[in-house]
Amino acid sequence: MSDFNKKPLVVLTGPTAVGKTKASIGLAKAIGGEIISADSMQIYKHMDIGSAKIRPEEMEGIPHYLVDELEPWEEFHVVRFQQMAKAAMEQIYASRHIPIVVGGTGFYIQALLYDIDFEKNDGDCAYRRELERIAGEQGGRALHDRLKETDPAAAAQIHMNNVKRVIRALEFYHQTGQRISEHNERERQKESPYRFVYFVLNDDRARIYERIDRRVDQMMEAGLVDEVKALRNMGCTGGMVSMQGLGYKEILAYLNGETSLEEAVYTLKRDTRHFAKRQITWFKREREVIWINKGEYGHSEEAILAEMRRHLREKLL
RNA sequence: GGCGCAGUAGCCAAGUGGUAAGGCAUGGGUCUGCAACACCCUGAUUCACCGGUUCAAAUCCGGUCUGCGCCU
Repeated sequence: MSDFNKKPLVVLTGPTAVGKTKASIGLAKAIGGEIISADSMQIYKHMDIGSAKIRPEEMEGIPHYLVDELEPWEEFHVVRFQQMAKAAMEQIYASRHIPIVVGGTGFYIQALLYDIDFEKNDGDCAYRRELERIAGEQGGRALHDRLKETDPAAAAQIHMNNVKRVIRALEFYHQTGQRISEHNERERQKESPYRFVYFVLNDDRARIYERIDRRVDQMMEAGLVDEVKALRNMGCTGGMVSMQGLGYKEILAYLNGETSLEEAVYTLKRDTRHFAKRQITWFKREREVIWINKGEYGHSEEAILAEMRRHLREKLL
């Protein structure tokens, strides 16, 4: 990362409910940064409570991008994130500020940081639907066997029960004529086009879990049920990407009479804990990350900020 | 005090003579266009305890302890 021709980029992530939002403001103020949200749910309007979205008054004047930009019925996915985030970065660089990517969606961060190429993938849902039909009728094994023929390496990496990924691999081959395993291998070699510092804010597992439980309770008090009711009245249904978010999925199930409210809250807490665990697993595999374990700084915001600034001085400025 | 029922992993739980299902939680992991998604792996040398019967016991018998219910 000694290439000073590269543009600077700061990443601040960590499992859900560690305190990213709070820390991000301090960081942005300290280095003259502007924030790009890397969060698959905060992008949506009308989804404030369940997505734990930052409130305008908490922003303290720091510009935020990719928050409240889409309607809940719009599609959002990595590629779209990548496009929007890049556009936001252009703007931030133009004002001679430093972009700070803040959020818990590791995949999105990776896509942006390494500028992963996802290849074109437009239209032609017919083939995809065909694959889904086969999966439904004959099971995942049939698709997986098919993948073995066209891309054995991918078949070896993807479990046959993971129908979603098997379909994508087949679709990729169908559309591009290339094997996705080879494409991924190539993309994996990429070096980041940015001069970046990648912070992972973390805490003891037990502490994170406690915070999650407490936060869910607070969401309920803040009116999560009403928020979801409003969304439902706007025509939002379980099939939408936005309604698959934690807090929306469960409350929607309750509103549809599929579960009791008690069950919904229990499931929401549990699944959020699972999510935090998966996030941590993801960050463990990322290269060149700087772990900031809150416990090592006595959970002091000032100490944590000082530590982050130390790294930034060393690697960025 | 008497009678009855129960005691299997952190929790729920199957198993009633042939060598401990399953679910949840927990922990670990995969991930390159739905990623707050999807998916994978993960535990009992042991069934409250002690003794007995039997080739063989979580399962049968006796006792002890604990919990629950009923009775006096």
